[in-house]
Amino acid sequence: MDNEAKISRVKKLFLDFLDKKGYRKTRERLSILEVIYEHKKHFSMDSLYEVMVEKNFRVSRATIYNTIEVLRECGLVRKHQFDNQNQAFYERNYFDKQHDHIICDNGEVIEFCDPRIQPIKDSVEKLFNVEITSHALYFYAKKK
Amino acid sequence: MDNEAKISRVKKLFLDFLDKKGYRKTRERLSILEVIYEHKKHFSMDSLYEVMVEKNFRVSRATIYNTIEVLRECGLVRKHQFDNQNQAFYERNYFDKQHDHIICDNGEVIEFCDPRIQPIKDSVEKLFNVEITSHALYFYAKKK
DNA sequence: TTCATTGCAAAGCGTTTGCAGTCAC
DNA sequence: GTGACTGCAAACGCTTTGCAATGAA
Repeated sequence: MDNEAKISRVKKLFLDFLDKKGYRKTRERLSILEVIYEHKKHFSMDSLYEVMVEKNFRVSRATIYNTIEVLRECGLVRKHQFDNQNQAFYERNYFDKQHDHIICDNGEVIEFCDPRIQPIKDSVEKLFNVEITSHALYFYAKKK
Repeated sequence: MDNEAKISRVKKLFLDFLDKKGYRKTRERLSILEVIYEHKKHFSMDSLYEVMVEKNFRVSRATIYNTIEVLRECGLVRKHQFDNQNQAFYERNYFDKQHDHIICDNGEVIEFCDPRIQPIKDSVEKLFNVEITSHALYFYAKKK
């Protein structure tokens, strides 16, 4: 699937979600989705705002905050808060298989996948009688 | 080991650390450590400050923030930032074996241990040639 | 037309900082 | 005595909010 196809698939997904929830399909929401899926895999609110301005999409910060919450609700965006920085870190969450993060001392963030997390999740669900909706595994590390 | 003994052991550990680093051993630092190890396993900056006041330890917020950083450096306190709340969550980190957290939709935080995380950590260290200094695994969950 | 959504600017709130006074060493 | 540490209050920075204007349905 090429990038064009991916974007239109994500847009459809988002539009359907907005429909289902009775939320409105606004130009602002769609343009934010577009920027995230075309230009910003990883972002802070500020870096996203800057790209929006750069690409001549006029959207206020308030709307970005609002839309990101809708995108999280829809599962298209994930939020992370590392213990060594004060601003939230976001990333798109579709077409990228479930993965976790290594946070390096130099600020670099590396992604990795490990299937051995799934059985841990399953055990925890059974043991504590909960339904896990998402997880995050962070390794804080020094580069050698 | 009774609680008395634990506290004096932690104090010794902290004092040695301060010594080694050339930091000063102040009443404020010791009283914060004491409150954490006697009264507050889990806390936010605010809830810790409140207990300090309650117990008649007069310490400013600025000093609490400063001291918590020293305690983290020393490994006696861990910091967490969950993706669904804006204030940091702290916990003491000694005498409690390495554990992770389930963050429930009702705000409750459950601890669990799973030895299967260790081999994942080992693989990641080898695969990415990094030295992992700490990790955090969060399961966000609904209670059934 | 209606009311959810937007943009703006102000407010909120957890955290950090500057600085004079204090106290560990 | 020296300078690291503390307390206070002000500043900071990310995020949220109030409200009038806009535009999706």
